[in-house]
Amino acid sequence: MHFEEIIKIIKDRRDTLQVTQETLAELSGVGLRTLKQFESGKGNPTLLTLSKLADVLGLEITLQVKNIKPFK
Amino acid sequence: MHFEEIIKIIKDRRDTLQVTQETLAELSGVGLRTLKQFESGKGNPTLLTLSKLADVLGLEITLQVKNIKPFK
DNA sequence: TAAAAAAGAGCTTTATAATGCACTTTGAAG
DNA sequence: CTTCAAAGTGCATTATAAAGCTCTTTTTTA
Repeated sequence: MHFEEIIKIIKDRRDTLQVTQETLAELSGVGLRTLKQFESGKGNPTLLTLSKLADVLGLEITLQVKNIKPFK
Repeated sequence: MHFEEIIKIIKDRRDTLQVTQETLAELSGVGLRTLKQFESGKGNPTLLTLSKLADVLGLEITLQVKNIKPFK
């Protein structure tokens, strides 16, 4: 999952929950400026920042082996 | 997936592939100091740093809705 | 379309991630 | 034990994420 996809997931999820950037910033403890920067594709958030956002949005960050082993 | 779990996945995967921190640092373009700090639980890597490591290790970062909706 | 709300951007400061270097500690193999 | 490789730490520097404030742009809605 690439950067842009991660951003999209966050934005889509926020839209689904009908939460504004401002509200999400408050609920997550992440600065509004930081959230805006991230969602507009200009950021490189720390794992902590991302997980704060994910927590509030009911999202989970996972790391998994990317082995799409095809059958012969 | 919490911080410690993410660290564990990285370390385990590196062990499985039998790659040293030094080699992983070189292959991923992440500084050795940064990797050491992260693996020893002292870091808060940026998403870019984490994804560089994940790429080399064949791991994928994903964000998914954490809705473990139980049946009644 | 006008007004209001939400999102994005410029500028600045502060905190800290990223990095390299040298040194210490740990662990495994002999 | 002793050696050697790998992992971890202290210290310092540089780059940049986080943050707030203000203003502009875009989107929504009345």
